[in-house]
Amino acid sequence: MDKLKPDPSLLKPMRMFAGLDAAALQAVMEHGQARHVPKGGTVFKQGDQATTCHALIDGRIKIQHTTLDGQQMLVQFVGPGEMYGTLAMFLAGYPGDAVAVTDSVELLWSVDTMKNLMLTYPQIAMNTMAMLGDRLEDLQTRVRQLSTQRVERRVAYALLRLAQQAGRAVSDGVEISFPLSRQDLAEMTGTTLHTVSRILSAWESDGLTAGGRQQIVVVKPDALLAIAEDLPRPKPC
Amino acid sequence: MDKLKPDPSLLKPMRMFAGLDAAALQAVMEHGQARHVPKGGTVFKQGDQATTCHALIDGRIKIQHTTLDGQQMLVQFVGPGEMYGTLAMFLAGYPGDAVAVTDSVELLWSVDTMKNLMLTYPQIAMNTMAMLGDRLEDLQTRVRQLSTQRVERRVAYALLRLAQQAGRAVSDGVEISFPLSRQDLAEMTGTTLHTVSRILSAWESDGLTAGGRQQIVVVKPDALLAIAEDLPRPKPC
DNA sequence: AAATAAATTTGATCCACATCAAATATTTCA
DNA sequence: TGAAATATTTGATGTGGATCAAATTTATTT
Repeated sequence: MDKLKPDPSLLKPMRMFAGLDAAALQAVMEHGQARHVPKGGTVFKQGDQATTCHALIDGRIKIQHTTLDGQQMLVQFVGPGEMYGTLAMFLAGYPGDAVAVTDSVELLWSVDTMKNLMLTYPQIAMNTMAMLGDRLEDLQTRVRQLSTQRVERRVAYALLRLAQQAGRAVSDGVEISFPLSRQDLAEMTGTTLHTVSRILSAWESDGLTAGGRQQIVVVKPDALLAIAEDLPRPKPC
Repeated sequence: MDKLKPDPSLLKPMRMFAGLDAAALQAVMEHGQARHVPKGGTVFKQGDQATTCHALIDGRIKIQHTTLDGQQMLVQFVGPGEMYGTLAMFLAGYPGDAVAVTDSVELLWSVDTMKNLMLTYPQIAMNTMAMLGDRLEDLQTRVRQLSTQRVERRVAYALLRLAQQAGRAVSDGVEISFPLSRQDLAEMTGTTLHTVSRILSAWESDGLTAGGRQQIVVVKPDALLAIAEDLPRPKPC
């Protein structure tokens, strides 16, 4: 976890810092630190006192909750340019674990620092609220799906979403660009790895998807979309 | 929907305006309007351009989403002192319908006004983020429950939560203080009114609950808590 | 008070998916 | 390279709860 040289231009494309002038970005950058997180490394742990908030520069982080009875739930995959651990600023502790699924580089700030930055530059707070709003919408979609839709549809939706967030074009379709297990997909969609495996097997024999160990290629997005129906709308802004 | 005389002291106990001085509260109040909403009245509708945000003074409002295929989902019951329609400030439109389940009195502000207030008094933005954070936690709990728990447990949890938020002590227990149908409970917990009815019947014959049409009394909270297990933690602050 | 509408209860049936149980790949490590 | 660990696939079985279908109770309207 080495320190790296921070560069204010990194913040420019981030939604949380949209609309800030160069001086403000400079101030934000000066208060943050950059560091490297190796694959498998833990950024923060569920329940710990929240002392930091984070922006991902490169790599992929997964946020995972564990219930009292040991059930795992995969809350989100964080990609470059996205913030994480922000929510914890306003709660007692981190609501989940943050683990790097690939080698990653992040910026981090102390919670106090970020709160002060928000008070100094209220635009950061406004941007953060918009981000929290989107996450609320996502979760509401998830609740709705769990309440009313069958597993196959939920898995199709999750996969399409991953493809558009972290897809890489390959010869036969779009590949999820980081290691993704059947177990991960199960935890994202509220089912078991067995059911996910069966679904993917069926899709594979119909030519909708391909893949191997911890790796999935979406071959026919349209067909998946037809299954998902409840379409992942392209996010504005 | 008559206009009522606004009184800044109404804002004092509200979380959104915590930590503001008298002058700030005065300013907030001056920009808002009070009005009465009759039982069954609609405050805003899903999909409409979001132009207002709201605080409930008295009564009870339910927020309900309708899916494309007509499925209903009950997102939350709003009680006195709580804000609603706040999220819409940061989204394209209102994510759901807001309907009064009892005669209600609310304050409302235009979105632009509230955004300006937030920029002027960043503490409002900080408070709002904390509230959004709590709602995110709630939704994550709901997703976790839908993913991993049986219906009976989810219904027990929902009922206990309603009892602590809107319970009124009666001779034989704690009564939910507003009309609540089996259908409502079903939409809150991702099941059908039939299943909720069966569960309540079973509880009633075991003496855990009592109730009638659109009305439920929790007779043995401890027994329900044992069923819910995944305990609703009393919210701090 | 009778007629209509809305909410609730209860029974019977069915199936999507969890669970139980192994076998088979694939990767990592000694 | 062989052994151990980790992922994945696939089969067999059971069940929680949805769905279909009425009957019953309670509230509202005329």
